[in-house]
Amino acid sequence: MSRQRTAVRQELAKESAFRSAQEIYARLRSAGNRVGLTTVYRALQALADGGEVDVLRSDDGEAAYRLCSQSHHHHLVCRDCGRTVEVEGRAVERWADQVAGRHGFTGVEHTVEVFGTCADCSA
Amino acid sequence: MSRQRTAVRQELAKESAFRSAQEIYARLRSAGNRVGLTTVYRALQALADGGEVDVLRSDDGEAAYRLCSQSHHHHLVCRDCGRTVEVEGRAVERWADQVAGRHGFTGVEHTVEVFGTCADCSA
DNA sequence: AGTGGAAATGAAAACGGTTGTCACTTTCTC
DNA sequence: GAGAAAGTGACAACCGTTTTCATTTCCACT
Repeated sequence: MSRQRTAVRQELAKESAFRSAQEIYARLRSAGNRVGLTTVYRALQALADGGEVDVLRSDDGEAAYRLCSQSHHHHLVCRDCGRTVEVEGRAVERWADQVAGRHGFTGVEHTVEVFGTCADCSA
Repeated sequence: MSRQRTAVRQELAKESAFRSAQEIYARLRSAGNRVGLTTVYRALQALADGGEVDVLRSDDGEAAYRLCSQSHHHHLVCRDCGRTVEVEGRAVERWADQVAGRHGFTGVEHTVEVFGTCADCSA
């Protein structure tokens, strides 16, 4: 684990919202951390491949990254402020398995994202 | 409503899956329809603004468009051959609303995609 | 410490989907 | 029909992301 990747991971750990690669790059730079944009992308990719971060696409096409815990879960994302809540969904897991099985599918995976406006933002 | 926009809408109506702007453009062109890529984008934008089509972002950053379907459903996608089955999920709808409500979120939407290997491909 | 090979880095260029520009054409409205 | 408003499309610009490739760092083994 190189200095740069450690820095990226630490930056992600500072806040639990989804953040863009560009934003993380800017923060690291303005904090005096010498790191290249390419490296930030690669670090995020590596972390995502290793299952340490979740990735999702915002409406404008930017990718957003967020450290996540090991256990399987889904996200409830505020569409205004980006705040996210990790939620479990045994009901969804069961439903996905059933539906897939009924159609003869095996090796089932699924992605579920729930969007809404959080209490603070709707106030 | 111009000839081009009508063509875009008709093309969307041919299939109920999410399709990219580029793909729709290619189909229209290869069908002999003289239309510009810019116009396809604008037509899709206009349809989306008018609430006639749904937009979502795929993992690679492309935007995907689909005529607003009469009935809300999700997709079961084979990861080998790409075959998709449209499935309903009342259980998921209920779960999403519950989870969001429990955390004070309003205006709830959600995306659910299930991936697996279909019977043909696993044989 | 020294060495060699694998992995990581980063500046710059390439890439690709999308959007802006602007001169031109089509379509409404009276 | 005439004038206004909206739409069109070739092309260039935009911007987030990925690739390239020469250089640097890390690490295992002597």
